Amino acid sequence: MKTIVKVVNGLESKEKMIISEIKTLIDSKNLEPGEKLPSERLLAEKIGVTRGSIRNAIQKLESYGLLKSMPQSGTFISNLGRAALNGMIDQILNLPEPDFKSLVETRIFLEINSVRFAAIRHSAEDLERIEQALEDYRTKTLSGNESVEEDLLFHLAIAQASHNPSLNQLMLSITPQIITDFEKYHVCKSDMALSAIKEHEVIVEAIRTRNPDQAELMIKEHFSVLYQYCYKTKKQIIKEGNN
Amino acid sequence: MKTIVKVVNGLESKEKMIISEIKTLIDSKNLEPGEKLPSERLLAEKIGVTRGSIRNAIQKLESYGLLKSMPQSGTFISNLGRAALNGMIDQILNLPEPDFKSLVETRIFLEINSVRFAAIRHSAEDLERIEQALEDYRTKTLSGNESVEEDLLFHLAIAQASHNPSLNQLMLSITPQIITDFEKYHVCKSDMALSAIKEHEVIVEAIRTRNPDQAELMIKEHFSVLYQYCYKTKKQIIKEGNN
DNA sequence: GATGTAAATCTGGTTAACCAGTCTATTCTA
DNA sequence: TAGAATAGACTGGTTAACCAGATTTACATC
Repeated sequence: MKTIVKVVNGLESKEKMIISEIKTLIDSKNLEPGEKLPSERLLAEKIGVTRGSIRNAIQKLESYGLLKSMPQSGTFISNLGRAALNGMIDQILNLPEPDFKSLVETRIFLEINSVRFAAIRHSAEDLERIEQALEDYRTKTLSGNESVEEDLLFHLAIAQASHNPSLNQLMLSITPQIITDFEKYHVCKSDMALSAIKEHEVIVEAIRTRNPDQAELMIKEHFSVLYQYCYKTKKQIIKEGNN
Repeated sequence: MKTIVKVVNGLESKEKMIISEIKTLIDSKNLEPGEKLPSERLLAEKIGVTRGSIRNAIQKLESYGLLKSMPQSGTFISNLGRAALNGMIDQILNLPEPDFKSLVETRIFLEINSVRFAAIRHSAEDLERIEQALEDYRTKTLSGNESVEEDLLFHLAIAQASHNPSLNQLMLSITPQIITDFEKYHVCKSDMALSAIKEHEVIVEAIRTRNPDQAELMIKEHFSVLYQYCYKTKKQIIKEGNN
């Protein structure tokens, strides 16, 4: 027999259920910030699932900073109070699956900030890496090959030059997913590759001259197709939001 | 005997080593996108660690969309080519630990976009939630209590109203960590709570009247203290970046 | 030789026993 | 009675055996 498990925003339904149970348990026991959660074994028994499932759920909540497991001691509730905890868990459980459009939209403003910070803060070494990435992209494109990878690496080099590790990490998590979806959605036409070289060049120039405003403008230009792609659907979302 | 394991940006040194080994293995075997990785058991033996460690490393790479494990079948390399794969793994391994300032800086532009989208797209239900969050914050503050939690929930309500699940998720991951660090760094003075109510009110007003520009202005105003906090250090980073 | 089939092997995922510290309750001592 | 010592239960983490399904292999059949 084959059991199909639905996976939404990285949470399968079982995990959701467990997280929800943990939440009600924290509520019913009036556990305060810093207090200890019941042991994994106890939770497993009480909720009626295996200990492994409990561990997964705890790990998920830990990744949001809501819990903290201490080896050989216990799992503790973070400093956030119960109100924040409840609110956050509710939002996590109800978070819709990130769709392609929201990813693209998010990527755009991440890129904008990325390139701005890069223009302001890049080191000589950063610039060298960016120019190398541009060169790789150029040669690959001019030789008529696919250059999606080199494009990705170019943008990631800029993110690295932003000297904002947090932003850099967000770019690293979001961009690859978009890239792999690109072909599927046919957003990018192949004849755009040549003009994209020029666009990349002016972006690098803006970074080199430490002109964040110009850099922002050029990256917006570079993403104009994606931008329109978002905007087209934005109206629709507005309409939906109005009812 | 107690072995201390250094943890940097969520990757302990052992995990880093394993990821690095996997990378060189993919390189040396000339594995193409879509091809299958050697089995976990084989990797474990070859690298000389336990299978559990291998699983952790794979899971990490999976979270970045570089690998994809299929039950009872194998772990596959994503559609990204080897160049992108190598570049991304390098960046992941060298990613500096996100410091408080970079988190704050990132939060600010996440909030800016969040409030802009909320102003454009919020539903009646969203607005209701935001106003409720504001009310909770007001009563808690006016009664002289700590209201950090209610502040957090207010901002998360706005993120939810942005109707961008991707952005919403980033906000959920980044904000709590900042909140818990707040007291440590003494960024927020307690006498600001009262004026913060007013600031929250004008933000809500801008959202209600669907004025994204005004909303952005008001949220910037709201974060001006944090903004200065960032700016003060930005100069320093620029200087560092110039050498 | 091509093809369908069954058995053996190999896969990632799961489970339960085990481990090394931590915490607690009891006992022993001054 | 107060405090230190200790034994035992309890903690999250780790390991190795196990599972069910996928995949490959070998073989019988035509």
